[in-house]
Amino acid sequence: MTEGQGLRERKKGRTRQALIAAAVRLFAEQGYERTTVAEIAKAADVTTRTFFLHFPAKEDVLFIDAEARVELGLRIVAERAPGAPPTEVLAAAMQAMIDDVEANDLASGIAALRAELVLTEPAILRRMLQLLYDGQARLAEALARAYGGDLDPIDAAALVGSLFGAVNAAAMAALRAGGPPERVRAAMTRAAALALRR
Amino acid sequence: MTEGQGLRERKKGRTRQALIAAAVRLFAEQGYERTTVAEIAKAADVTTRTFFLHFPAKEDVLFIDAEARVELGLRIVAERAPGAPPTEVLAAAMQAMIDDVEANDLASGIAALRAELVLTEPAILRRMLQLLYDGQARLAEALARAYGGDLDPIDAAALVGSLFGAVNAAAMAALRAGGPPERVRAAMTRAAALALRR
DNA sequence: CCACTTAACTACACTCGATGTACTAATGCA
DNA sequence: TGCATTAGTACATCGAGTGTAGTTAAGTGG
Repeated sequence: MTEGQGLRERKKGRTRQALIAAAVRLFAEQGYERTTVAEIAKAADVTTRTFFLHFPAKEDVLFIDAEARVELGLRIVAERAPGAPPTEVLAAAMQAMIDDVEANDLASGIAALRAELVLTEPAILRRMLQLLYDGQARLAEALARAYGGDLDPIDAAALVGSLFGAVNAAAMAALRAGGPPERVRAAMTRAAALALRR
Repeated sequence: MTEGQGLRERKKGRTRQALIAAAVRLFAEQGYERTTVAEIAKAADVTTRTFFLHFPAKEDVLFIDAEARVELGLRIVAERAPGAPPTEVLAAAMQAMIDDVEANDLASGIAALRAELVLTEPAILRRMLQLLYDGQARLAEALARAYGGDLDPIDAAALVGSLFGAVNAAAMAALRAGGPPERVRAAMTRAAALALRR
């Protein structure tokens, strides 16, 4: 995780981790809205400006893994297509992304906090929805490109949108219902199967 | 549209319309980001504070019809369920909402502007995604309630999420492709059919 | 016609997220 | 050793959004 690289990189990484840790702690302690970026920066012993050199917005401290997860999905699409039908490729990509949540996210304390905040803080929900949309758009484009003329780009978008929409809605409903993480995960897998007809 | 009501109501409505007109004009003329709420208010001859008495946020001037469209969907669910299977009810609700865009939205100049800004302004996209999510969550809950024990709430969420996800993704892809409004509408209808298996 | 209430709007102050810019200092590199 | 690069700082500024108290006019009951 902490690759060597140069000293500069490592220092930057430490600052980043300090910001994340401070943000997570403060969000948990006093709530998201009641925590200012200035506070987070101060707790991490940097200036407010530095926070925004690391994260485009306040909410993004909680979504540090989003990009990697999208790339995981893209990789699977690139690997499998076009040997298998699009729905199967998508099913595999989605399952990998769902499993990735468990593998990486639960280790950090971020997942639980984010699960809570996504239900209570509109700003967090909005950012999640936007990241999901961006990710699904990229995935749809990759899929359409992989299948060339055999898959209309708009149909690809509809297919991926349907899958993401189902999985996200099921996850949110399960979260709202308050079950344990496995229950949420099960709901996501079930929703994926439902969206891709199984 | 302009019901009589009292004079007070009518005045309030006029202020609202003035704000919308000013906002649409300014967004079109100089872009969304480059237009401040203060400018909009000034053009409508009210104070900035008044703007926020009418709209919760800057983006919401462009989504004045969202609530009515959700209620249209809810009404159709309430009327049809549970005589027909959920997917049919949903198909009817979605088709009604799609048609409603054409009926109401295109008349005002807002639809075209919003279609443009949703592609170029992240803030507008975020708000649209949030409104879609809120709407679909309400629809899913209504559906689950309508079918009682015959439809698991999480499955209902997945079903509605799948439909909304497909239709939205297709609409966005069609918009990005740049076709005329009918093309976008056709893409939405096709995506709905695809998500609900036809 | 006259009190009394209600509510839209104003005036003003303020918080906070986010960005631009010029500068400092330390790291990387030849 | 000298130069380029870059993380971080200091400072200024903008704009969205909110709290609050006050003003004015519309609604209401006698």
